[in-house]
This record gives sequence, structure tokens and C-alpha cells, in this order.
Amino acid sequence: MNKQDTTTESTILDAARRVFIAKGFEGARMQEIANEAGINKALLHYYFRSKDKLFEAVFVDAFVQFVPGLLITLNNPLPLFEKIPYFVSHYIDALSTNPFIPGFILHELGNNPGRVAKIIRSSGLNPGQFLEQVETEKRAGTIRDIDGRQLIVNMLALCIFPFVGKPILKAVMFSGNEEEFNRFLSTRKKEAADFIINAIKIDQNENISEA
Amino acid sequence: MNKQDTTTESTILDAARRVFIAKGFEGARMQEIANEAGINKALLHYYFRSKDKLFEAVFVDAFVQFVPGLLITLNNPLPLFEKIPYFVSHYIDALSTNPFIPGFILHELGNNPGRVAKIIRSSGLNPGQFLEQVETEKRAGTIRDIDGRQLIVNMLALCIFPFVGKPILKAVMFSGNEEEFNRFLSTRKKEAADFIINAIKIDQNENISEA
DNA sequence: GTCTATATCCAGATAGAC
DNA sequence: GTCTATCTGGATATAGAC
Repeated sequence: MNKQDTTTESTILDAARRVFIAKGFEGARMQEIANEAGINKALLHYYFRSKDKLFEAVFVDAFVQFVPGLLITLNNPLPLFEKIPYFVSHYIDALSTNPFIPGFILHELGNNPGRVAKIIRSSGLNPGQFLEQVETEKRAGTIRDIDGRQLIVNMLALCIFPFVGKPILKAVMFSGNEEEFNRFLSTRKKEAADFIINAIKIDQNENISEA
Repeated sequence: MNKQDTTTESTILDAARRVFIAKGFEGARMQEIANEAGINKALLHYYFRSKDKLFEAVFVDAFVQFVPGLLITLNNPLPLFEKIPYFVSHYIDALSTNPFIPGFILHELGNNPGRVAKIIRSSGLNPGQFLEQVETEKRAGTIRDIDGRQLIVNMLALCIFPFVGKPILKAVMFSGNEEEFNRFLSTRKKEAADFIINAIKIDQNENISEA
């Protein structure tokens, strides 16, 4: 029942992941995947029947590795003002390790929106705990009246966008200078977390929120 | 003198824009573009020598129509606290009209980062005026100590991400319900602008609270 | 300028030897 | 299981009539 994970199958999957993520489904070539895996094209079809099936395997892997972990972090039991920096830090670390995953997922889902529904259902994701936490903080008067879903989207946006937008941001704002852009990214954790917290918190002396 | 813009060439460009933006360079088919334009495949090659050249035309169009306008808005002479809602509103309107442009640009630039440099230079973009304005406000004590570039990225992120992430956001947060997602988007202008302003402003007096 | 027909190439997929 | 060789379809691109 143990699976040796240096099998041909896993070698193929690793190679396919690299190529699909770099080029997308349409741009990827079975030949390139075979080369990358150091094997023959025919073997790809022996292990996975078609390019579609191989892609599906890679995509689901990337998705369930990335998206659920994110929502789990969002739903953990930390207090809100600790959770936000924790979430941002955690997620930006993950993105730094796999900077092309979000672009890959977003692009392929854009091409085939139907694909998500199935995966999502099977992974049982939902941001309910976080939304409740936001409501609680609002009632307590510690944060201003913000919609929880808008807050989630804002947090995701601030973490993900620098990675998917890297080429254009680097070009427009840093004259294409890679080092400057990396310095920018390295301060991102703190900047993003501060930005979010300042955006939602109510200074206790500012006003009285219980009507 | 004036060019009638219902020429075959412009018809082709319109069709190509739709197809390339929906499918990306690799996913697009010359046949589909020809069908969409109501003409023959051979005509595409008559007007534009190759798929590459046709794509380049579409891409540059989309880019210069979208990105520079954005930076011009960012550099206009409004006071900062008016400029932010103006920018967000303006930009989200543009995105609502062309929701797939950002994904298209980001994806194609990811595949070919070198392409940007040339276009950027020729359009003379830079966010200098905005960065100075941020410094001025910081010195005046009206906003907290935030890096201007981080602020720009945050503004872009908050506007763009809901559009590029639509499929996954809709599925995870609204159970795939399109109407709910659209309601979410319709409140986005105000939410995003409020979020940004709250994130950066420093209250001069304890009791400036507006509804 | 616009069409039909065709050339050329290349990618995904299969057959079959070992 | 892994390879070489090959089939087949489809996509870009061209030739040439009108």
C-alpha cells in the first residue's frame, strides 16, 4: 500500500506540473513534458491517456495544494488582529515558493470556469468561520462596518496581485529592475498586513459604535 | 481624410481582439477569428502576415488603451483623498466594460515578459507625480508613513483582483451564484475606496467621523 | 480584395517490437 | 514498462482564380 514516490508516474507529474504552469494548457507540449521528464512521449500516454487527463491531474494537485490551505488559515481560531498578519505572512511565503501557481489557476479557471465547481464541492471549502468572526468584531466595535467577503477579497488581492502582476509592475514601477522589485516584495508582508489592519480597525477613542 | 472605421481591417481587428482576449494567443484559432469577422481565413493573412503579427496588433491596442489611461488618472492634479475614489471608480468602470482585459494582459505578459519593456518605454509611463503627492501628504501628516509604490500596487490589486479572480471567488464565496457575485461587484467601488482611505489616513481631530 | 483549394508542418495519439 | 516509428487531425500559411 506504500507508494514509492520516485516512480515514473511521479516523475511525469513533476515535469508536467512545471511545463503546464509555465506555459498553460494550450501552450504546453507533450514533447516538452517528455523531455523534461527524461522519458519518451509515448510513455506519457501510457500513464495518462491524454493531454487532458494529464492536465487534470496536475491542475487538481495544484488547486488542492494551494486553495484549501488558504481557507484553513483563514478559518483558524486566532483572534482577528493576529490572524491577519499570520495569514498574510503565511500566504506570501507560499506564493514566494510557487510564484506562478496563482496565475496558472486563475488563467485556467478563466478558460474553463465550470471546472472549479466540482473541485470546490469535493474539498468542502467555505469561509463561514471567518465571516462570523468579522461579525463578532463589528459588534464589539473593534472594527468598522465592513462586509466580511469584501475583506477576504481584499486580503487575497493584496497578497496575490504582486505575484501575478510582476512583469508589468516591475516594468512600470521599477524600470524593469529585478533587485528593486525583490526588495519591494520582501517588505510586502508587513506592508500588506499593516494596510489591512489600518483599513478596518477602529481606534477606541475615535467614536462610539454602540448606538 | 477621416478614416471610415468599418474597413475590413478594423473588422478583423475587432474579431481578433474578442478571440485573443477570450482564448489567449495559444488558444485562439485563426479560423475562429475569421468566422467571428464573417470573412475568410486567407484574408487574415492578406491583412496581417501571420498570427503573431495579428496578435501583436491586438495586444498593443489593448495595452495602450488600458494601462496608460490608468497612470494618467493616477497622475492627475486632484487632491489625494479625492483622487483615490475617483481612480477606483474610474478604473472599476473600465474593468466592468472590459472584464477580461487584465487577465489577458497579465497572462500574455507572463508568457513573454520581454514584450512589456518596449511598449512601456514608447508610452513614457511613470508614476512619478503620484509618488511625490504621497510624500507631500506624509510630510503634512495627513497620511501615515506608507511607501507610495506599495500604495499603488494596493490600489491596483483591490480594483483588478475581483475581475481576474471572478471564477474562483464566485465559486468559493457565493456558491457559484452569479447574481450574488454581481451585487458584490456593484458595491466594490465604495468598499475599495473606503478601504484604501481608511488604511492610509490619519485623523487630524478625534471627532471627524462621517457616515 | 476576396474567395477556394492546397501545401506544409506539427502536435496528440497509437502500433508494435523488445 | 519503455522504446521507435507511424498515423491522423488540425492549424498556419500560401497559390492562384476571379
